[in-house]
Amino acid sequence: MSDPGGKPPKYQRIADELRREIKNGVYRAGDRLPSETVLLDRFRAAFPTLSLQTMRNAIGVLRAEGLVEARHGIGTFVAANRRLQRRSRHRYGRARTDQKLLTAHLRHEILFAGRAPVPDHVAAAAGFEAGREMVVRRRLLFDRETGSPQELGTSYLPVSFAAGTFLEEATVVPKALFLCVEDLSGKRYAQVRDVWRWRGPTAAEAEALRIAAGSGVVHLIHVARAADDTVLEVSESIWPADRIEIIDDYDVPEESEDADGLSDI
Amino acid sequence: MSDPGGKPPKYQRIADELRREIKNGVYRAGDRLPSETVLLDRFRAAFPTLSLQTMRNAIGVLRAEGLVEARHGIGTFVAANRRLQRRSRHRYGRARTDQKLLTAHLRHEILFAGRAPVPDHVAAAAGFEAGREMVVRRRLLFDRETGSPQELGTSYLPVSFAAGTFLEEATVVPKALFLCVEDLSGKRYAQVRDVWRWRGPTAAEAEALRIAAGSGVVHLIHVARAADDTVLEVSESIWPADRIEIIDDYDVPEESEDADGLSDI
DNA sequence: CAGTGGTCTAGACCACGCG
DNA sequence: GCGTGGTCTAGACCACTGC
Repeated sequence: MSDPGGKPPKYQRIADELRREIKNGVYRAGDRLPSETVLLDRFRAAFPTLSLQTMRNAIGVLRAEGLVEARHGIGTFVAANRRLQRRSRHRYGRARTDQKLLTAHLRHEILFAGRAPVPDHVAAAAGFEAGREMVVRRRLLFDRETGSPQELGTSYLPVSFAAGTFLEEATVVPKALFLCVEDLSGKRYAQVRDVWRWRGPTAAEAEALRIAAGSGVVHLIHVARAADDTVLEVSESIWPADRIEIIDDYDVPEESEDADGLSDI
Repeated sequence: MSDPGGKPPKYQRIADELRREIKNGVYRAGDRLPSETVLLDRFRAAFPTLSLQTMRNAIGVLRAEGLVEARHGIGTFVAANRRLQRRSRHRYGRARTDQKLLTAHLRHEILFAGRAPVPDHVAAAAGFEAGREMVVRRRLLFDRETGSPQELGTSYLPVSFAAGTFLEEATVVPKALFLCVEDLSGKRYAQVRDVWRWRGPTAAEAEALRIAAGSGVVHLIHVARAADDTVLEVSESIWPADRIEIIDDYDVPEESEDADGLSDI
């Protein structure tokens, strides 16, 4: 039962204790934890030589787990951990010709609209040469209820049909973006590739989405093509990884062709 | 242009410099970074009072970003960042009646097979009462090439048809699991719900998958039902978040019903 | 202003992997 | 044994927020 000798480090044991208390409801979602100095005093009962640095390391463990969030000058709070549910593939409802749903829960803020070269990873996803110039629209979406940023989205549109149009203006578009693109290009969306990745945030993303260093983001690159394979739109969306879940409902095909060589579950 | 006064903290500026060097190929994937003490000496040219702790904080930024990985007693290495590609929805190829593809790139290790109560989050996903007993199969999949663990998977099967069968034995099943389940239950897989989440690893997951603290895991809960809505299988898969990407190719429907109230891109 | 979390120093010793 | 990264102390001062 007892672990002879090899004890986990002090900061881990303190983190374990605090985690247990959070799970047990001693501190509930939204509650402020006692301040570092108060916690320091408290745990010095068990560890008389405990330093502030080590106490902070313990809290850092819980921050890395997304269990608590620190706000400079205010305190450290138990995270709400409400995840935004997002359905995969549910972008293209033809009936949705206006902005009703788009603006129901989220407030849009256009950060940039204009021409710019595409970043390398976007060019790679779409099969473009590096540095190609496109019409770029970047926006930040806020939860209307809480006011907190939820999503950082960037769309890249070919200059061929988007240049000189309202897509280059920093105003909210009159209907769903893909419908605008279909109107302007004269082509219809046919095939899509979504690539989902999870990674650490860049400094800019961390700032825009107000996420702690050490947590992650979900990164979607969405490449939409017409039936003739020309790219109509590439878009990129970033969510705080601990505030989102992706739901995918589908039917199992009766008989299907064999799959590729990728890993099974 | 210049930022008067408000400079970023020392550890950030050092991290920025090291990040730039990695991006520029000064250190390539797999390379060992100079040791902490060597880096300390080097950056003391710019910051004469630099402490080891601060130097470590700078490296910690890159570790949190998944850009480098530290190995105790060995060194700090630029991460390979090879992501395993996984297609969404590609589990059900009826033609794939044997283990060929399953064993081509991955080695299976059965960690557990037998009866156990389901964990709460699995019960919640499937709509079960908490603590329901099911047949549980847990396995760890290794990359045959590198020998590194890739995926931790657990399947939960109803006792009604799985109890007393080979599914309770710690041996590799003769064909794809879902085909075994269809044989034993007499029902066919019809509807599936996949829920993807990103979160910090538990201690057990971190150990099994050998991932660093501070990085995350991708968590998939897969609930498969027959046409009559009975649950045939719930499975849960965990991947190191920085070693996987999910690819979803699909066609845009010509005309479609309106979407739900969830967020758009 | 007081109280919070954030950064930093200059040391010390420990734990791990390798030769 | 030696060099690596990991943990830890006992201080110090800074930056942010709210009163």
